[in-house]
Amino acid sequence: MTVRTRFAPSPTGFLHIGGARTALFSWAYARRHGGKFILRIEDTDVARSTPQAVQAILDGMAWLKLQADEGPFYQMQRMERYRAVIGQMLQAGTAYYCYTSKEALEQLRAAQEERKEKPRYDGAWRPEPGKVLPPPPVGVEPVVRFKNPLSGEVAWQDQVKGRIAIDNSELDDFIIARADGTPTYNFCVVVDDWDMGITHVIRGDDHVNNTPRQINLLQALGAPLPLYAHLSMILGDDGQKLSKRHGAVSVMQYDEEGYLPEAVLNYLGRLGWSHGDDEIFSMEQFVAWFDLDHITASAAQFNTEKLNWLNAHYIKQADGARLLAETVRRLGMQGIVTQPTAELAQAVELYRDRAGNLNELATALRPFVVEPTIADELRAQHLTPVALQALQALRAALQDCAWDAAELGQAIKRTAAAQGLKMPQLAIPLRVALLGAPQSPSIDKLLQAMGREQVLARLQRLS
RNA sequence: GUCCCUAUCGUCUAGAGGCCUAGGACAACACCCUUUCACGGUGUGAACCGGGGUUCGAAUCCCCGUGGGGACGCCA
Repeated sequence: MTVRTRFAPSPTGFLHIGGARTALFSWAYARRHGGKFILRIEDTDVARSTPQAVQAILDGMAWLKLQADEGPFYQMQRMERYRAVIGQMLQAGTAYYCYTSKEALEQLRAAQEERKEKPRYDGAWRPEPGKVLPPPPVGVEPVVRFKNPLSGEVAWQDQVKGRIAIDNSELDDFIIARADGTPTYNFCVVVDDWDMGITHVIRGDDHVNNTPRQINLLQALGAPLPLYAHLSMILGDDGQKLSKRHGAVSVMQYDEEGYLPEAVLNYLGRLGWSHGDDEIFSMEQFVAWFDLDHITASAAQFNTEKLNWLNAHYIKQADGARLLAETVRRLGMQGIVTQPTAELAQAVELYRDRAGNLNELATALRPFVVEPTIADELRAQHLTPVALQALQALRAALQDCAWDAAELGQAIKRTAAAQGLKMPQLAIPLRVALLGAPQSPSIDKLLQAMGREQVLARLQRLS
């Protein structure tokens, strides 16, 4: 049996971190078993679905390089198929028309809640042998309800949570088609998973409660049952539930914030899944190791600090040309138009080990591209008359110094000694003069990367 | 309210009855490296939710509490 998994987001917003992890796990499982990963857009909620959201999801998947083998399929394009199946069910008696109005339903629910009961449909229009149904009211378009079994239990072996069983008495006859004829979520999922031959349903555990309904439907249809794996949710950094107005952000925002996709992927792969003590792994390794047995059953709190650590790691590892391109692009976003020069490439190498993210890297590299402004405070503190005099002496010494880190280091040392200064007394003002900041990588390498022309010009401008 | 899921350091987790004096990682702290700041290295502190069972033996199995989460839509 070929493994077939799917990711089935509804396009009502961006692809957020929880969705991304679900997609990653589904993708990896299919890859691991030489199967197929299918992307399906669940857009039957016409009022809330937007083409922008579809695009946002596609963009997020592309950024993470989670390639679908089939799809994207759109449920709105499968209406005919859904209608046909509903027709069959009506015919077979596994579904029926219900004329209870929305308003009546709301009253029913309110009354049940009043009595501290579980709100559910009362089965008024459910046909039973010997039962006399009321005459259909005129002018009311009926909904179609699934005739759920009344007794017994529906159970499955969840691949992450173990056996889960729910009594059919807890379930009611849910609506599979609205009054306007459009099918609803639980029904579409079932038909799609069946038609698309899905073998493993890997999804968020907010769907655990839908599973028994879907299994009953599948059985009514005579369809094979897939295996289910329900992933627990991801909580925000503060332990609170992620929601649109609290902490939930698009995966694309991680790009904007300077994260490398491989860092996000590695972080997500390790969040709620483990492979012994392994923390850092490539997608190749992840695919080779990934299994359902080591998925955590409980909710996991997102930890930005750890993501940052991974991001820093991947920045250290990244290809230099790629980092240079990212730096240029991000400087552009900061309003600084520049080119990927050899000097900038050198500077990238000098700074990559100290950057937590790509935006920090770009920001640190700004002084290599545009003249920094030196804050008055720093100027007063570091560019004292003594320091300025030493810097001019250094400028003279640098005039015809070979432009190489070792030589430059010697020149700085000699100048400091000649001026009766300790190294930091010259090096710190020099940093301030060149970068507008008192900290930097080693000063000799800094000079080398910045280039003779720029260094001398900046020193000259001080006087 | 009813049903379902869940519970190991602050956080992510290892742990499938003896290998656990509970391991790793992030974060924290200390020290080392260093002309600064980082990086890096070394080290320290830090956890089995509570109560009952089962067993020679329980972080691991069972039950009951408690905490956390989810569901109960003509949303997905």
